[in-house]
Amino acid sequence: MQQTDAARTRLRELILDGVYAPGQRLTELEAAAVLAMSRTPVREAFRALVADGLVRSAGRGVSVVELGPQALRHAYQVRGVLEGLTAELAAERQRRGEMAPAELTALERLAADAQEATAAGRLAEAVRHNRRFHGRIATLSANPVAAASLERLWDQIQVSTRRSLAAPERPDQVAAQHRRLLAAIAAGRAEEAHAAAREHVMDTCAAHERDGTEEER
Amino acid sequence: MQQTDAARTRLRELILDGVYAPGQRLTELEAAAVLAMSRTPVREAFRALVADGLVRSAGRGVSVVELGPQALRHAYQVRGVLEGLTAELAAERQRRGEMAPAELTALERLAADAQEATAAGRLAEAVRHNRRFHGRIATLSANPVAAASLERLWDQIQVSTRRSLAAPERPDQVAAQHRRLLAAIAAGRAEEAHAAAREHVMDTCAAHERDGTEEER
DNA sequence: ATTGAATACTTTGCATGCAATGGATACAGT
DNA sequence: ACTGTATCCATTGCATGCAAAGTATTCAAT
Repeated sequence: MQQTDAARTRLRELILDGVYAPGQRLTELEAAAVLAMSRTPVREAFRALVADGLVRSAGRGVSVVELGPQALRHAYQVRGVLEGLTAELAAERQRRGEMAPAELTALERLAADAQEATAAGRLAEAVRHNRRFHGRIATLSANPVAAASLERLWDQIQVSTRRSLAAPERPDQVAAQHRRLLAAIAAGRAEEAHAAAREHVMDTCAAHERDGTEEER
Repeated sequence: MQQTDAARTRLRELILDGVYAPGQRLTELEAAAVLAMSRTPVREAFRALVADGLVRSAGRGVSVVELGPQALRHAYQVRGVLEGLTAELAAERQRRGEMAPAELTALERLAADAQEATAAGRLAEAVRHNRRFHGRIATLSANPVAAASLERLWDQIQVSTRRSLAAPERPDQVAAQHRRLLAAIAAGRAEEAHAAAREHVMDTCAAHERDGTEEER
């Protein structure tokens, strides 16, 4: 693999895993030392990460993004309509019989896995499964533009909500919303799928906002 | 201005203006010669343009994006929900009285300008005014995430629909849809604004698809 | 002690050199 | 003539050097 891609991938992992916390600053020299390469590929990786919305150019060097409460809400609003679109398109494909039955059962399994991990308290795993579930719907929408946009948003949101991983006890609500979404897609009800997805996302946003408020007390 | 930013801006203009046609390939050396700078800033500009979705990395060098009919439809679908969101948020702000009256009148003027330029056959000008109109709504939504995403999409769509600038005679329909959207925002009817914006975008998409089909005959 | 300025240093932006990759071309063999 | 191969060339990826910009530190003066 090219060094630039390696740097981009590795730094992305470090940021998403919270090794580099939101707000933390990085310099080219520092990152180059850590990654054992020269400044050139690091430099390009920095630019790419800025484009990905994971870091911001902060005068000298770069700092991990730290979405404030309102920026986070903006990201969730966009995510809401995008997931509404992907769910709608997936349901539409199902209605037209363009979707293989296996794809639908795979989706159901992902939802079950997510619910199980959540119930068992395996938070990190639950987050991964959850993202896979939503990601699969994006794939099933057969709209790569929407899927790519969502990837970016998920990354950004994950960085800024990492601390609130100590999830509230709303797994039942999440599971119910997932089931409603799933049922709408399986039945080919595009409009309902759209609404279910968007409302689910906005609910998640509201839950995070409550967390944030509580933290500040 | 930094050379990298200069290169990025200049190349973006050249692509959006159609000087570099969709599909055209560019090499670092070539662009560096045209822009009278070394390969380093050009290289970074290329990466940025790839992230902007204006060019794709094509093995050796880079080529101007050329969205196929279905990719274009995907872009329009995403644009549809995003403009639905911005219109909805703008209407919501209006309903809450968070919007200055001057902002609304400015918006109306932009719509009138666009309609006038279209009627007079000043195509390039009409496109500019049109984009400003939609862009203003995005600004009024007060959601920078959505606004930034839309900027990218507009760029991509503009590149790939440049040839079909010889617009069909649907200016009346466009004007009517703009008025409906405007009225919904002015009245603070969020849901209707959302629907009006999304339907307007999808109509534009359908119109372009008809153009494309006709061209192929 | 605090403020001001001057100096030194850290860090980035850009250019250039070098090695490696990938593709095109030419040549030979069947 | 066509295919396979080998060679050559264009172009990119990465490293390093140098200059500029901005920041911190230190020293002096009030």
